[in-house]
Amino acid sequence: MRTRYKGTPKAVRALGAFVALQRAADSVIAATQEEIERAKLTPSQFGVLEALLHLGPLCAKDLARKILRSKGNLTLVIENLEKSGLVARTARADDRRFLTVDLTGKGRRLIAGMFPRHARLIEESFGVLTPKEQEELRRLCRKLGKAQG
Amino acid sequence: MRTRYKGTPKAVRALGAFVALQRAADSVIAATQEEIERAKLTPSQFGVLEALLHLGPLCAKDLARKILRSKGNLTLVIENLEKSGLVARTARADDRRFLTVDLTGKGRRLIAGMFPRHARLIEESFGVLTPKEQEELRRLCRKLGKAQG
DNA sequence: TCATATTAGTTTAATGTTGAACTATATGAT
DNA sequence: ATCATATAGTTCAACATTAAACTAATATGA
Repeated sequence: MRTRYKGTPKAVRALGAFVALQRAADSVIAATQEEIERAKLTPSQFGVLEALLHLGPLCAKDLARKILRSKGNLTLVIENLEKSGLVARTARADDRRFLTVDLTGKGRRLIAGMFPRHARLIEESFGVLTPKEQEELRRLCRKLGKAQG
Repeated sequence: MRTRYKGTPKAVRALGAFVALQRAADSVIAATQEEIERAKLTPSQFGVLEALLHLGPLCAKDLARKILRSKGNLTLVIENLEKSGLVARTARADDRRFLTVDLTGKGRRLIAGMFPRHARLIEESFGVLTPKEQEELRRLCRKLGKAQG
């Protein structure tokens, strides 16, 4: 079953690339799903922990931008992570509108323990591409992603 | 703000490509969002209508696979489209487990009317890439997507 | 033929997600 | 100082999504 679009060659080319792009992204995400479920985390929760591990403490708004979710959603995600004792929120002294979110010891241990396996799963997924192809894919995707919002 | 991962060069390469891939897919989807909202459709509903337009009548299971949602979700999506008078369900004569879903006249007019603009938005998004780059991106994504489930 | 397994679709409960209205804090111009 | 504006985060209601249990129809094969 193959999707076929009518239209100009330009449109066919763009749409074909778009469908492939979506499916590729989904298939890699699917490859990491099981691991995240096993840790009793939602994808959003995992995304927050991962961002904090690699970037250090962040405010809710930055986290929302990082994991591509709404601000309102982040309130809940952070709340649930806090209930699980994986992150802590502290008001920022210089501007009390901001809440700085950071990993607790428990949270850091969890995500740091998961990450190597997570990285390996993604590495395996991308293993069908040569290093050069991976770099080219990244370049093309960055060009595409940067052009919009 | 740039995400930086520690790890082997192989892991860094794969993770970098993965992040770029996700963001590229999201940014193109975002470019089409407004148009879909204006038509009072959810992304899933739009996906179903689009699939029916290009592929003809399909059963719920095939639609689920096409738009990457669960079977249970498709029950609701199709139900809502039926309520709006955009699709119709009919049991298949030879195997009554299957429900064939097809566009109504109204549904066909709606999606056929939307699609040119939709295609143009995607075409514009991909316009930052040359035709050759678009084809290369598609090739790489297909290779990546096909390798998994 | 009958039991078993398989498959398509539905139902249900739990949860995630969003946009919009809202609160609290900070900034800037006059 | 003060008023308007902007920004971070929260709340809320509506809705989407999923996994799992379920029903109905079909296929299989002893």
